[in-house]
Amino acid sequence: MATKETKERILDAAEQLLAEHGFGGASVRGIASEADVNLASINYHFGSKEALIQAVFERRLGPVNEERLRLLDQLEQAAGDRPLPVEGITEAFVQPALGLRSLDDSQWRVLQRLLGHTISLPSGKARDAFLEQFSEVVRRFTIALGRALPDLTPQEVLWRFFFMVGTLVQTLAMAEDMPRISHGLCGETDAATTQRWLVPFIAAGLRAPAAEVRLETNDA
Amino acid sequence: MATKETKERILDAAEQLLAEHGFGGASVRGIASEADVNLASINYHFGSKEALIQAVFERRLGPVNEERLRLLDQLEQAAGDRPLPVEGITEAFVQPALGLRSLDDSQWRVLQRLLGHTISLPSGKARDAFLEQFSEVVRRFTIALGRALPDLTPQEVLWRFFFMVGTLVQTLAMAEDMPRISHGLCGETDAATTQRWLVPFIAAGLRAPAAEVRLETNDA
DNA sequence: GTCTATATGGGGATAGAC
DNA sequence: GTCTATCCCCATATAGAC
Repeated sequence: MATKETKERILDAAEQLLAEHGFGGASVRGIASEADVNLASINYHFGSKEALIQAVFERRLGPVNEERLRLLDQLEQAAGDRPLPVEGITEAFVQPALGLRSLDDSQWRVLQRLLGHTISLPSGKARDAFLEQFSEVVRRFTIALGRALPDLTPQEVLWRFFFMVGTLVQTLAMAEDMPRISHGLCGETDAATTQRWLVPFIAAGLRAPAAEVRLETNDA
Repeated sequence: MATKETKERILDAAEQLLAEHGFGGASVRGIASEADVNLASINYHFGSKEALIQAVFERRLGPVNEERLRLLDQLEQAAGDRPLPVEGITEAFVQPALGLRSLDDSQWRVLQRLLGHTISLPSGKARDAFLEQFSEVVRRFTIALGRALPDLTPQEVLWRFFFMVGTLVQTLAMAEDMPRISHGLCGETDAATTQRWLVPFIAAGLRAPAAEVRLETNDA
């Protein structure tokens, strides 16, 4: 570990502190200390805090999004011209975020928390880059969902895709608080268990009947 | 507006800047400037930044949670001894967060964004207070859900409750980015529309069949 | 590429007059 | 209760020797 390249050590430390404290709470000083490198070398290698954050997110979320697309490709090849199964689409989206094959247990916990903090990324280049990187995933998955759910309007497909994103991201973000909020009933969970609970919920939500246009049916 | 009590003006300004920039991005100085009060008076009235944040969350989330419990009470009185309808439980949870009756349009947008930022609250008294305030809602809603979904284990009921929380919160947090990510297909939406899309998704997810315990059915 | 030292600014909080 | 002025710490970022 001490023999890693400096840049990689910085990225590891930044990732960990970012996951732990969020963007505002993680300081470049703390990252330098954790990585056991000099403060100045961070700016030498990355130029600014924001660029460092961006590099952290790209290093992990890039592979996550690539894996999502790869799994979707697999499904499409297996399905030929038929619509994809909704569970399959859901798993292809969820599973890469719960733990890439190449990461060990402690690493995927960090990745989980990091993903949970994407939402609090302040406006700026890092956020722009993150959204840009995500847009291809949005495009491909909404197309697949639209074919699998032909009764929905394109707009509702998009909303439901974002509901899937939301369920996943917030679950990751809340993971550490769940034992406490639930008074211990929900304890520590591994990626496989999380996926086993999560996928049926999302898939059923995606398959829900189209929303009706209600004209003031709610009285007192 | 200029005649409001100082404390209330501070809370309004803090709420707005917190919704906009999150906890780390909103400074006490900025809040004082926005509220047009002296910097020192904020510490005079609230004691610290963290206490101010806590007051902001309590002022809005207190009524949101009370309204949730009130709607749940209504449902239970109407249902007698029968389990509550899942859609009803969902609406009772979602609707207060999308806009209290007493708030106007601009205020509920602020409230939405504020709720979206709850997840990035750093550890501390404010977060503790927020979680504490939420725990009664967790308790009541999981009991109601457990009765409405008798096939699920208590643990899975709790997970699904948190999935509902996650879907809602993340939708609120993403609302401002959705037009952009969707290239305009998802535009600005009011509370009623958001609720109309959201409730069928969540309710269907809650009603999904219980997760099966899978023993390695996933090969390559 | 890596260090020390420092520039520069912003932050939260407070003392003490009014 | 409200102001001015200030303390003090922490942040990001950089200059310049090695």
